Amino acid sequence: MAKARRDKARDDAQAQQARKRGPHFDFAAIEPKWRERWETKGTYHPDLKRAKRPYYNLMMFPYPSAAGLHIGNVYAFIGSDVHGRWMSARGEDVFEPMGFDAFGIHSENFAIKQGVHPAALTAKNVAHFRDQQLKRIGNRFDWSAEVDTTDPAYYRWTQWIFVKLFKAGLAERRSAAVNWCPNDKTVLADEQVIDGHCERCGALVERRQLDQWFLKITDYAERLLANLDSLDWSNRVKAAQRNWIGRSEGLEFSLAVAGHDAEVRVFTTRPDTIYGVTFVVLAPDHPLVDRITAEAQRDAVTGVRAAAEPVEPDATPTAGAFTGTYAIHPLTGKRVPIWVADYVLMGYGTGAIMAVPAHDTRDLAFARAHHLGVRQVVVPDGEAVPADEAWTGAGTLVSSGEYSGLGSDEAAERIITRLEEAGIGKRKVHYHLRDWLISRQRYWGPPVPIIYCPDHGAVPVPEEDLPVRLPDLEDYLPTSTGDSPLSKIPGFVATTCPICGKPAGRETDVMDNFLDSAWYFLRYPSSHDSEQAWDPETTRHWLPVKMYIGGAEHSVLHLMYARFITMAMHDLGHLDFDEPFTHFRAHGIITINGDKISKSKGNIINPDDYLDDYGADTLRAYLMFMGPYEAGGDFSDRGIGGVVRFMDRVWRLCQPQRIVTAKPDRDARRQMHETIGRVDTDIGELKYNTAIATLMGWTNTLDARKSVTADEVRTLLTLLSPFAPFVTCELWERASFPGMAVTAPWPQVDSAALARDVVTLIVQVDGRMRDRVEAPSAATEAEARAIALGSAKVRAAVGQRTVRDAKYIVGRLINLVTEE
RNA sequence: GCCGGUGUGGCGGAACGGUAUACGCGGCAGUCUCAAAAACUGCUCCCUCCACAGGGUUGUGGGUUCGAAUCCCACCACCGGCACCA
Repeated sequence: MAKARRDKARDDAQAQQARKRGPHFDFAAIEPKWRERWETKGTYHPDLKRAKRPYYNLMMFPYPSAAGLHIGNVYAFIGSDVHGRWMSARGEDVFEPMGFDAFGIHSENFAIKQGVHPAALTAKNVAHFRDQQLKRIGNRFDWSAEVDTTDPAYYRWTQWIFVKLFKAGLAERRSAAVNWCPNDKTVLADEQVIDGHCERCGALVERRQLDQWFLKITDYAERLLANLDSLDWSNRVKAAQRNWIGRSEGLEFSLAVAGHDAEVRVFTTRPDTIYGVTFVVLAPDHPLVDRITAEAQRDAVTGVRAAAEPVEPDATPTAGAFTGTYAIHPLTGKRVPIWVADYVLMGYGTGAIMAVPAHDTRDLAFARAHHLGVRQVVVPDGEAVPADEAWTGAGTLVSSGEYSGLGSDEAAERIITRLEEAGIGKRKVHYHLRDWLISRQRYWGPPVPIIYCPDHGAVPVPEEDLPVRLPDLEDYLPTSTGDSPLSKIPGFVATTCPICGKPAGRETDVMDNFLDSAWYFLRYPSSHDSEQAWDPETTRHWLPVKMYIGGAEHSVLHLMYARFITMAMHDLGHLDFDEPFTHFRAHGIITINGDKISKSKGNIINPDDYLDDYGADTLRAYLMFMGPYEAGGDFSDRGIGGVVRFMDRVWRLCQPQRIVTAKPDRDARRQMHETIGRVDTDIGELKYNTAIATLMGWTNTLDARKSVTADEVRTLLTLLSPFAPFVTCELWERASFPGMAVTAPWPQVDSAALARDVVTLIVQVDGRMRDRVEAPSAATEAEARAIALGSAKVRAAVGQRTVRDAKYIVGRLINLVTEE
């Protein structure tokens, strides 16, 4: 028994060791050596003024949490860095900066929990991120450009942007409902409210009416939407932005209210169904409700209003009451009842709708619940009329007066025109996008730079007086009144009006963290101590950003805000482009055994452990090998072992004593050039997994030989250097190649030779098989070349048809050859 | 409901309309070793078969094509975004 237990213990220890086995070479010595050398040489510091081929490679800067960088951040950054290194090898002057998004409610909440001042906590976290983690992962960061959003030299310009927007009428103060957590006694950002409950304590969030600052992003709704077409961004992100902006085109028109000197204005996207209107619905808080509700109906209507608070999105729309009043249909002149119901929202459109139960599922449900009329006016073309459901598609109009018999589109056009001519309606576009609420009644953010003067109202702080510094408070806890903690500091609040000099009070709210990150990419390339937010010349040189890589979770917030700020700054003459990122790619998500990584699941992966055990190169290569970069992948300790073996194999293969100067034979040459071609294409498409797989395959072949040529080693190390910068540099040096692997030019495919080889192959096969294949035409050399290269250019030159013929022949020949 | 995406071995995943399952993990066998670890070599989609060989297989059902994981149509499942949005 004791022996069995001992054996078991030994096996476990061995299994443990096996799992943790890193590469055989001494990565712990190699990494600091090259890190230092790159730093000394300024390898990753492009000349921002004079670079000839500026390539701005941006990744989303992290929020420096106390937990440290997690594996998801590392995955994002490394993938972006591989792209940057590849572009650099291709001759671009790559600028790859990094910084810290350190303001915000997350930092503040954590500081409160720990009882540490946010400033102290942030400083500590930033240092840890930068020095202990980010510098280890092997990215080509240019640390001289680092930004920290909590630095007054940075947020001075965040405030400056606000002032510019204010002066342009794009920032305004108005009363709005905010999320209030009664338990934490604090205002919450929208994104901290999960299904109506506080993200932190789970309490039901209340709505409070407070005066708030808004940025008028809705002024840009149309442009934010239209510009998407010209942006080379991940499709899913563009789709998410389109959804978020939510454009709908339709008709807005008025109906007279019978017996009252009033009109109901409604919005519809289906003017073609106007003859199907059987009632009109007002939102419970619609201003007309009080005026037109008949005395006898007052209690019922008030009841709807009271019950309207918690709206369940999936519930059938049934809560509602008749006002006792009728509207006049503008085309038929008939009376239709006006109802109040909570399925119509005041916040969208006009807060009132024309209800067409035959052609809208919600209207139909409501009509059934209250026994209201249903009138079908559109029949589907060719299909049977669905018995019990609303037909919400287009079709042919019936029972629609002079419009009967027309198609939906044409009828809609004519009806809109008629109501426009009658002066009671007009074509209208509505958006779901809302204005951006930036006020936060919190401490850890840049103060809103506004002074309230009894005579002059809200006055922006003069630009030369910026920044309005965030005072160093002892008591920075949120108050229970909904006022910012800054409001408790008389020395901060008390000031004078910039216009008249009379005593005045400062705004005490701070600005949303998303404003900090909406312009950081403009700051990186510019001198950080200059008297301007960004230097116009450098900005022209480097922006817009050539490639931006980050998480899809920022599809609608950060990416929309950054676009908005860029557009506004462009329109105000501060930038000469209006889109910040010409290319954006969303990376995938890392999972552990298929689960999302989360604190509650307890499956947090600390990258430090893997950097310690396996080294940066192996971790980088493994992360990139897990799956297509844009799809993400599943992290496992087992899987990393394969990459360890690969790195060891490369190490052994590239030892100087194994390198010979001989010329490689034709097959070896072809394989090398196929490898170059595939790795190049795959990296360009962010298919890092297949790029690495190709390198593994080639390495296996090379390793089966006694010796390798210098050309092959040089090529292998260069192709691998974006994934494994440290070890490739070390091997490069040991092989006595001039320069460094990470600065070596990217190998070129000898496409002519490659094509020649394939042509030879086809001719050989064709010669053997000619009598056995009924080929429609013979493959020419050019066609075969097209197949070999897969190049769009060559294809276009040769033409699709002949390429197809050529591929057919090749396919058949290959089949026959293998059948032999 | 609308929009975007994904479905391929035991697992992660490969396949510009042309040998499906590259590369890696895991598994099995072997070499080396007193033994193990490490490393290396071979095998490993499923079914029938001692073997030879044959048949089947890319979520489901159709279609286009000499040829379909790939293109088209319909559906199913899962993931993400939007949503009583008129």
